[in-house]
Amino acid sequence: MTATNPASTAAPEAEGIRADTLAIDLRTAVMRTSRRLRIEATGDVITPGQYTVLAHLNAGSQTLRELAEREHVQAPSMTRIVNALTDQGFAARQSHPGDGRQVQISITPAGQEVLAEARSQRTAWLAQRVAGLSEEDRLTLSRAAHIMQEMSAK
Amino acid sequence: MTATNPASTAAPEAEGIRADTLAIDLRTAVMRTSRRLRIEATGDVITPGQYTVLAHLNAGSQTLRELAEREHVQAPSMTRIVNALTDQGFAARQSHPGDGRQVQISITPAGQEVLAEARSQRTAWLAQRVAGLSEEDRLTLSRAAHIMQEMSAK
DNA sequence: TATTGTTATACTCTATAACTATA
DNA sequence: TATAGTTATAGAGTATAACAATA
Repeated sequence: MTATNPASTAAPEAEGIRADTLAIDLRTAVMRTSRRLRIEATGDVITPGQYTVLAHLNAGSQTLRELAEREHVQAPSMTRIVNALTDQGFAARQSHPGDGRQVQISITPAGQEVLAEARSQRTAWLAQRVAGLSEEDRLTLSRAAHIMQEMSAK
Repeated sequence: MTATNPASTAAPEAEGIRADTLAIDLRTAVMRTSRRLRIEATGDVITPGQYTVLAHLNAGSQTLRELAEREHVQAPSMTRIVNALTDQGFAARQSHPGDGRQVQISITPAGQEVLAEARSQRTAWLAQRVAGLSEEDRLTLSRAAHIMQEMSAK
């Protein structure tokens, strides 16, 4: 094992695809692409953590604990992120009607705006790359995206 | 825009794939998958930063500056990472033969061992997911992996 | 007594600035 | 004078522990 690439370099399509070989290829490709996406997203108004929380809130208001569990962070960390969002006017706290302990967090119009901006900024680099591909490659990536979504959702 | 998913939910294969629509789908899928990969890799002996540096060193010894540039971090940060690796015996420093200022960093046998372990651990979760797919889906992912590699390399 | 959320504190990782040594 | 690398220090971001308010 001395090569740079951990696994195969050409797509082995003649025989069946072995699960562990594919896993190595896909893991490498996904990690490398996600790294580029993060790098190319510099200049965002909001941090990556704030971004994903805003994306969750865009689907509907949620309690602090729900957000913390979804993001796999502890409650104090989520308090910090939510504080940053409310300080900037991108999210708002409402007291829970039935349970006085809980707090409902919701996205504001300004938050929806900054979310849309951040999304297009983060997507710009990738869109440019994708535009240079053949229609066949785009179709492959589109199918792969949906397969990956299902795999990672479970 | 009120749905959880930022873009389409079913693969639109009938007509041509729009670059920006595909970019959103692919970005979401890649970021979500990479996040799961990181989460499922808990218990690693080495940190993510140490892991990628070891992977670079496995291709051959390099100077600290070369490593810093490849990883897109500053020199002091790379000093820290290399220190952690050498303290654990996973990498070693050698003085450059011609230039006394430079330092060559290389991977040790112990480093190669821990790298292989970390790789299989990080791959295990994904391999399990991939094993449950149809042969057609595996082929799609394999092709997509190679397309993404090329896109992110440039 | 259990749960939601906040505050206090410490740790990790990164960056910029200042420094040492070599060229 | 310029470059390679280290050390000093500060700024994000996260975690655990302790606390306040409510159920």
